[in-house]
Amino acid sequence: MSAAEPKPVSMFDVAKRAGVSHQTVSRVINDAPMVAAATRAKVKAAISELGYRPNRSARTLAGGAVRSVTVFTFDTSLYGTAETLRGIEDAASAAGFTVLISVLDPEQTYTEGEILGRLSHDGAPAIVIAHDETTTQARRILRKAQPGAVVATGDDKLRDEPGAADWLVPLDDRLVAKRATRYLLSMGHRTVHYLAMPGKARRQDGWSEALLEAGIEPPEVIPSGWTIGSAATAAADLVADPEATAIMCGNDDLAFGVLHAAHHAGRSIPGDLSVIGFDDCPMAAYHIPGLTTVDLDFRGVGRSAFELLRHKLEGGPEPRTSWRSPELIVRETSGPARPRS
Amino acid sequence: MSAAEPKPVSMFDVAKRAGVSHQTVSRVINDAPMVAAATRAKVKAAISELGYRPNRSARTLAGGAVRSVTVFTFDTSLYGTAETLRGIEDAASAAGFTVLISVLDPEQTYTEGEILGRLSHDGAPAIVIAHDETTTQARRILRKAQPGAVVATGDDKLRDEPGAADWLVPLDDRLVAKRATRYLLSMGHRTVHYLAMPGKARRQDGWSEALLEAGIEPPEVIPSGWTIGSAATAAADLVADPEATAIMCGNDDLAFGVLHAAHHAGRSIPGDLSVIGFDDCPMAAYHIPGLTTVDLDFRGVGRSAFELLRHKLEGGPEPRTSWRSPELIVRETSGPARPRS
DNA sequence: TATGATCCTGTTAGCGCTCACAGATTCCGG
DNA sequence: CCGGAATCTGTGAGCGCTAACAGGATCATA
Repeated sequence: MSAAEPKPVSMFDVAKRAGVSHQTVSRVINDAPMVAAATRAKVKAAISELGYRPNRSARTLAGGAVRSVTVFTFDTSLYGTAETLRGIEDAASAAGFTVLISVLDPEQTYTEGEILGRLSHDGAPAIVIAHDETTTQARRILRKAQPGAVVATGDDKLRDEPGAADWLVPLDDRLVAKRATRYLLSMGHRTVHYLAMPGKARRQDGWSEALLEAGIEPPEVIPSGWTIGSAATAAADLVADPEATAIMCGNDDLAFGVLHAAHHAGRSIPGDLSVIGFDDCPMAAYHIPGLTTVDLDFRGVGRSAFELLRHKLEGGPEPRTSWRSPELIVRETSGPARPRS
Repeated sequence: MSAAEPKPVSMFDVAKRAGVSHQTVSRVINDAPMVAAATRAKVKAAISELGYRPNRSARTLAGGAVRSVTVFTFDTSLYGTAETLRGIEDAASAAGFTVLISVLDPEQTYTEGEILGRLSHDGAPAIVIAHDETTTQARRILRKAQPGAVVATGDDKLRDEPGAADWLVPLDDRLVAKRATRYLLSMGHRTVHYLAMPGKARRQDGWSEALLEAGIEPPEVIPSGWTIGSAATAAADLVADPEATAIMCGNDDLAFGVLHAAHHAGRSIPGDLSVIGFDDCPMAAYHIPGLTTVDLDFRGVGRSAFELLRHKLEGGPEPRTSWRSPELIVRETSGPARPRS
């Protein structure tokens, strides 16, 4: 049915065609100096005539500069991780890097061998998007095994580890969580509840700090899963309680779940209840009512993570951090507390 | 500052330790037959004592069975593509495959070399998630270059190409689009408008067929971008028109945009206007009002695409298609047309 | 013209693995 | 007790590339 696959053209084919040695071809495709302009042109011509494309496996095997990153994450379809991945991909492909992805199951515990075995080879560069236990652990394993080739992003508490600045691109949302909580307090709410995603996020710290500073004992955190549905379930009791007038949620999806639950409990937004999310996903602005939330530049963080990794790999000037800092965006799900009767 | 990187352990180290030849080690890690049980045990012990992990680059270079897939897509953060990618990843990592991803910019046109150059090597297996022009073209290039190692998924019209069954995992939504349109018609709507994503989707065919069969000339399609915002803008005029009572949207995000626009135009849902989406993303059920939409099993399609690819690569029994067929889920954004005054 | 420095190019080895094959050992029926 | 299969194991070559070095030109300087 199908013709025999034609043997792919190698560096030697190009070399023969251009009348040079294979090493010269190598120099040309790696933009090495010490090649005469005329030779370079000849080789380039041969390359395009033959449609030659270098073999990445051979390149890595031969120990050339590494041109791939493995991204570890626990879910590619959540807004935050998807955007971060996107940012990494943007920066990586612009730099000619290949992106591999490795999804870790949050339900599972991985051994060191299982994590390292997911790399294309020992010492291969990696970026960990760490938002939960499993990915955080993966980060620990990877950093221990090959500190020079791993960076991480995310919102786990372990950023307090010594030297974290060397390898962490943090989404500094603690401060803005604090600001958001203060904002709610300033609207007359007597306290602010927090609906948390699995894992410990710094934003939770910001929330409790703000309350404490206002002399308020933080109420018990409401634990939720990652899905809208789990948030709706988790918040069911809370939204039914007329005493609760302000809820901050770990991310926008959870906020949507809470809003849904509140709607079914017959509470009006923001009259009876103020709700705040995190992420500013595209839906937030188009939800009715518009969701008050925190703009988080995941894509920028992803890009920066890649730049930092590249810096560790290739040296060069320290890349400057370049993502928007988190900011509270007030829309229509938050407002003044109803005066107490 | 850092100690010298220890040289990674190779197959030869394991061989020496186990007192066998490197080839025997190779047999063990590849689960080849013709190895005595005792030898196998000895080698396995050596492997775990030394923490040996095979080098993927070396394996592919040496021409062993391929253990990686490159996924081409145009956006990793859209619900449909993210879920498909997730499905591919699930199946791939279960089968011990590495997933590489390559994001194509929809604004850009790629040459054959640019597409093929993104593969790890000539002939490397690939899956294309083709929902737009750019990815569809990438699919054409890849299929031409290496028909034995490329499958595609998605909703482009080119599924009508001869022999498509061999390499396409289709999301058969034409029929359900037709059913959805008929459903709206049966609710008394005089016609149904269609808000389209970029690229030509089969669901649009289903829509026009249903109208034609009912003796209705399909109204002009409203073109939209991929974002919620673009849909809101695109639909602004339409929702303001009291004659328009039913709109079908290319996906849920677009539907949310339309709903937002309708809200601002002061039209009540579903009293004045019925809106239907596609995808049944998690938000659809929690939107207020609940979005009538079509359940599309992207994850299942992704899994199947991988299985089909693997079948092409390794032979074996034809994998059976195993994803939920699309189904209309009626929620609260659709209902009977208001009786004409 | 000798003498080095500077530029360019080729040769060789080897990355870690799999393939194809060749040898060694065991087991069986005749 | 032998021939031949069946089972196991080792040897050699080579995948396509890069690193390290060894040359051969060419040029300015003495």
